[in-house]
Formats: sequence, C-alpha cells, structure tokens
Amino acid sequence: MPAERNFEKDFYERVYEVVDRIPAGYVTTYGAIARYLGTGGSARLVGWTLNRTLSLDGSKPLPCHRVVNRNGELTGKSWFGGDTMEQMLRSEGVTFLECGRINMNRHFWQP
DNA sequence: ACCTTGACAGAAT
DNA sequence: AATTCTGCCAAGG
Repeated sequence: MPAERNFEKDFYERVYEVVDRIPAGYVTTYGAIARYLGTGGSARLVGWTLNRTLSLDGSKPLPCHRVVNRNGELTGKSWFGGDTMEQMLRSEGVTFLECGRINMNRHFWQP
C-alpha cells in the first residue's frame, strides 16, 4: 500500500472527531481545527472536508454548525439554508453580537 | 494538463 | 487600524 494520504482516513476522520467533541454552546474555528490536526495554515481544507463530510454523511450527526471562521462569522450558513445555523447555535445558548457575529471571546472552544 | 474556486487565516502594505 | 494579497491543499471546469 503506497503512502497515499487518504483524506477520508487521515483528515476527514479527525475533523469529524474534533467537530463531534465541540460542546453545545461553544464554537471553534477552521484554523484551530487545522492547527490541531497539524495541517497548520490549511484552514480551507477543514471547510472543504466538512463539505465533503456533508456529502458522505447521511446519519452521522456532525455538528458542523459549531464551526465558524476566526471572525466569528457564520460563513457556512448558506449550507444550512437561511438562518438555520444561527438558530441552532442560539438554541444551544450561543450569544450573537449585533453584527450577526458570535462572541468568540465567550464561546470559543479548542481541542 | 492548466487555471479557477473554495465553509480560512495570517502577513504585508 | 483597515484593506489587500498571498499561502494552504484539493477538486472541478
């Protein structure tokens, strides 16, 4: 077996694991996850992987709504449809600033 | 086979 | 301090 980096095994699984560990009421950032995984500056890959996960998903409850960018903006809300993402987060007790951003100082969580 | 895009982040100007 | 550009890795056109 060549040492091909099977994203589905090396990256995807870890992303899933980390995201699944995000406690309700807390959020993390793509950069934090990427850094935790060792990919460092490839924060985009986290988002890309999550998107990939959504496709592979079907019954796995992946709380990817708890993943936002470092700015605290719900950049992926489009993938949830409307304000579903914000509603879910509010449901879990996440407080939003007037600008539609999350109070990262209070809800930021890191593995 | 090359170029563009993408759920970001950090450095540079 | 705010805006712009580049870097990251992979996938699609």
